[in-house]
Amino acid sequence: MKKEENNFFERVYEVARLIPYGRVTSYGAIAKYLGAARSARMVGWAMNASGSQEEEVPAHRVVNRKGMLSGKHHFEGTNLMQQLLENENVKVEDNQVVDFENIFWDPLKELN
DNA sequence: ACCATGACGTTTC
DNA sequence: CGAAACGCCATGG
Repeated sequence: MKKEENNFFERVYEVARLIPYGRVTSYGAIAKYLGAARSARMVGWAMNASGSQEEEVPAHRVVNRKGMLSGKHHFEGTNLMQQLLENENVKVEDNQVVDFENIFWDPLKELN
């Protein structure tokens, strides 16, 4: 693919893998944690490449700031992302995470 | 080098 | 309160 995108990309993957079970986070939170708060889009871009990674990345645990499954269309099925979340006790309705604020996992605060 | 796109976020109307 | 516009940054054509 590219050259040394591993640095930024791998950072995103690392944080994504650190997301606890039944918890979700937002792209902006990860971006800010990485010091690229203005590059929330890049986080999503990295997730797109997550499939290239050998290690599995729980991208389904990463949603936008509204808790909406904006990236569900990028998964295999149309409801695979929701299935995975529901499998982790995360309720999803209308492509939106229920009690998002309650299950929101902030790396800046929780992980620190 | 310029234009177009995107798994986002914030501000404005 | 809801929708639209703008801003940011990286990748691709």
